[in-house]
Amino acid sequence: MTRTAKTSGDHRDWVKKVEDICEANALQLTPLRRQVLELISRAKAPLGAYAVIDQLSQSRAKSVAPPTAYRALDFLVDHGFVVKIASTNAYAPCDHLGHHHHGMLLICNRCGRADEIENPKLDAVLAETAARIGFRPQRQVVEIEGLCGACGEAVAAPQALPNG
Amino acid sequence: MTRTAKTSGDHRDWVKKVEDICEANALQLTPLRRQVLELISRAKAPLGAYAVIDQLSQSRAKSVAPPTAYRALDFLVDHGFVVKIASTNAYAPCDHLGHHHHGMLLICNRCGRADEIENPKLDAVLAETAARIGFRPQRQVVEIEGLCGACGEAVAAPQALPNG
DNA sequence: GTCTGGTATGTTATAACATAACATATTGGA
DNA sequence: TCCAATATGTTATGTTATAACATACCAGAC
Ligand SMILES: [Zn+2]
Ligand SMILES: [Zn+2]
Ligand SMILES: [Zn+2]
Ligand SMILES: [Zn+2]
Repeated sequence: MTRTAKTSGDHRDWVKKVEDICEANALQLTPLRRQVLELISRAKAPLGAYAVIDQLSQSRAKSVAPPTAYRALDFLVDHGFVVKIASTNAYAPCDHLGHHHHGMLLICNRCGRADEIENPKLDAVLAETAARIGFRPQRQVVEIEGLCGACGEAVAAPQALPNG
Repeated sequence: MTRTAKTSGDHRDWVKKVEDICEANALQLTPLRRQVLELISRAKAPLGAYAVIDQLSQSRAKSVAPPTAYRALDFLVDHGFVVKIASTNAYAPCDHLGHHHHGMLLICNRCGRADEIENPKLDAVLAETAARIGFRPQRQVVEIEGLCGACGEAVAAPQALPNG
């Protein structure tokens, strides 16, 4: 299991790994792209594009236009460092760098966190189903919305909330 | 296998089935909702909300505001007659009326058609994976983009296109 | 050195998708 | 008839994303 929200150490490791992959493949991880990467990595939950824009604007004390953020996000998504969640139009760090595909996303409706899990069986079932009707898959989106473990317990045991 | 674009006969059968379900469950399939249902059913490919709005506006010779269409779409989606495709923000008829869930969607990037296929194995794999980390699923989105059979062949055999 | 072509970013404007809030109409039962 | 619920109309705005063009930057050719 992997988490979208990383500890400080995980965060640094993850960014470092992206840097290494970029270096190895001659990809330009520019300051802007790196800053967006960091924002997404540090966030507790997937970030919307306009949250990224707001944070960039704050950090520059000057408003940044949408294309600036979208282009950086596109770069990160195109190279598999970040995954765009179609259900929520938000961006999360990919927890399986270098695999050149994405696993299934489990998205909590209560706290917003997203976990990415790989499951070879899932890929096999999808491939088999597509093959059945002669369909050639290019990109897959598998997203499950629901309650994460912690939120599931919290909802089942509401007495845990303070009275006042 | 089922198709999003239906023949005239399929189309009528499908609308009739929705009517029957509404009658059996005391759901109000009003003229507006029925019109939107028909638009989606007749379309060759999933329709965006604004395509629906445009067609409603044309048919009334008067511009229809977004909430009118969105409310009808919400009704149809809430009751499982229509599925909203998260990847493309488009609406397609559900090919498995009455099942109270949706199967996986195979969306062609070339011609736009979408096929919905049910696969119990897929549901089992998703449930198992979620259970592994204590996640409680509420809604699932499984969408595969790629090339449908016909488009796959067309791309592989471009000489089929006329010369001039 | 400077020219040039490619890549990245900045800037302006607008397109595309979706909902909040409130008004009106319709319907079916008390 | 009156009421309450449901559905639709209307106005305004919020949210997400891209088109089109200008500028900056950098590496290699000449
Ligand atoms: Zn991933
Ligand atoms: Zn949660
Ligand atoms: Zn369905
Ligand atoms: Zn096709």
